[in-house]
Amino acid sequence: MPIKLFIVDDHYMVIEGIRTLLQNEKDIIWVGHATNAASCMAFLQQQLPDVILMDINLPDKSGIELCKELKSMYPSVKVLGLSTFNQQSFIEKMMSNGASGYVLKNASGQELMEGINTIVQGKEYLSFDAAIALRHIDKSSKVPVITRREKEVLELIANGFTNNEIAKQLFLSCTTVDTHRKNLLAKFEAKNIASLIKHAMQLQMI
Amino acid sequence: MPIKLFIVDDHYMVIEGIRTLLQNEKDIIWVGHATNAASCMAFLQQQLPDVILMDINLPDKSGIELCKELKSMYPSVKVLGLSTFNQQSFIEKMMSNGASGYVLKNASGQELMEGINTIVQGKEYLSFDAAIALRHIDKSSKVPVITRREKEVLELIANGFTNNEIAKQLFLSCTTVDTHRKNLLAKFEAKNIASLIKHAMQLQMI
DNA sequence: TTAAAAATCATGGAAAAAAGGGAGAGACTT
DNA sequence: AAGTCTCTCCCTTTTTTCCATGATTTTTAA
Repeated sequence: MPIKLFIVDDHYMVIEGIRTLLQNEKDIIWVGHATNAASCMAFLQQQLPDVILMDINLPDKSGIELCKELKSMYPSVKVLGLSTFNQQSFIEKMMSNGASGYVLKNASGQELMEGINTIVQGKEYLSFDAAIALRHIDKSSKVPVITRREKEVLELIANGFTNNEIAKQLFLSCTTVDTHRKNLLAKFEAKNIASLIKHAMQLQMI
Repeated sequence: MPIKLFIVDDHYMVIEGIRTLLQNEKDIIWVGHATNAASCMAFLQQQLPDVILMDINLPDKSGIELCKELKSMYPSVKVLGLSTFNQQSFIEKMMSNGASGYVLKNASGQELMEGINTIVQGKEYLSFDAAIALRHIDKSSKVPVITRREKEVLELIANGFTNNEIAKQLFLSCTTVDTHRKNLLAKFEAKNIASLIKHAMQLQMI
């Protein structure tokens, strides 16, 4: 049985590239594409593909969030994450949000097919480079897991607000903000705010 | 006369996508592609295209550097920069290193052709979105000019060192380091170190 | 449902940064 | 020779961060 494939990527060139790479595959039926999360969700109300190739960078919402939403509504759909090499830090998140696999954007058509075929069978797939990236993360730059509130505070700190200002904005006590701040420093293993912000920026968390 | 086109991009999918987008253009001759700077330079020793589409992210060297090198050796070749939307800060650098234009990766085939045709005529081309990005930069985030010493101090601050520690490392008085710090804050128009680091990271000055 | 995690608030004190001022020596340019 | 820029140094006061410790409530996940 042929595999119904849908693609979400904000770059038209990538969509065209994938379409070309897979055009000679008889097992693939191209059911459509979207360049943002909203039109992806809209499409799914009409028709359910077997596999969705999903970029992490979307204009309206991150692929990670979209993946989570989508899987909670349509658990049968398999998601294959797509991204560039320097976004290793997201591979983990994508996988834990329900993606079945991950392929980097410099993949060949063959690799792509391998990924699609693997996840259709219910297995997981990580492209070679993605697997290396993952291993790399575990060793050198483990990505801290921060909570929603902490992320909120982190963003405000990065924008130059003091604890006091943040407390007012979020209707919190100043000491609460300070606690979040402390937890952020601990989670990032940062000595102070300067290194915290640098680290967080490098991990694209701001 | 047809336009000889060469592409440098580390993502095979993008190369295929562009090839597909332009396959029906009779004025375009596809002379080849490369996925890194080195093989691009190697190719140019054999044959000179009219236009090179160049991604900013290459595995061995940034597109900005490659552009500079390439233009100094082959000034007649026109370079059209390619990147994703969130890399606006590089558009300026690319252009000042000899690129004739800039197109974002979510461009359509039509836009791409417009860009290619424009720069072949010796003019400059900025895609609509790229132009907006540039204008955005000029207004909100002008790039501060900092001195060598300030850069040194900035880097140490970002790595989490306090004034005291920096002073010891650079054999300076603590107050001197504090002055540099103050000047950095002023030049970046930052309220505090957090926003300074964020801003500097965004401008890739760290 | 129960245990774990997250979010909330507090006290108090030491360390550091921010904001304000001023000032001199040397290098470079015009 | 005058002016600008860079780098250097100093002072004070206020604000903010950083650290340690502890505790309650709400959410979330097993």
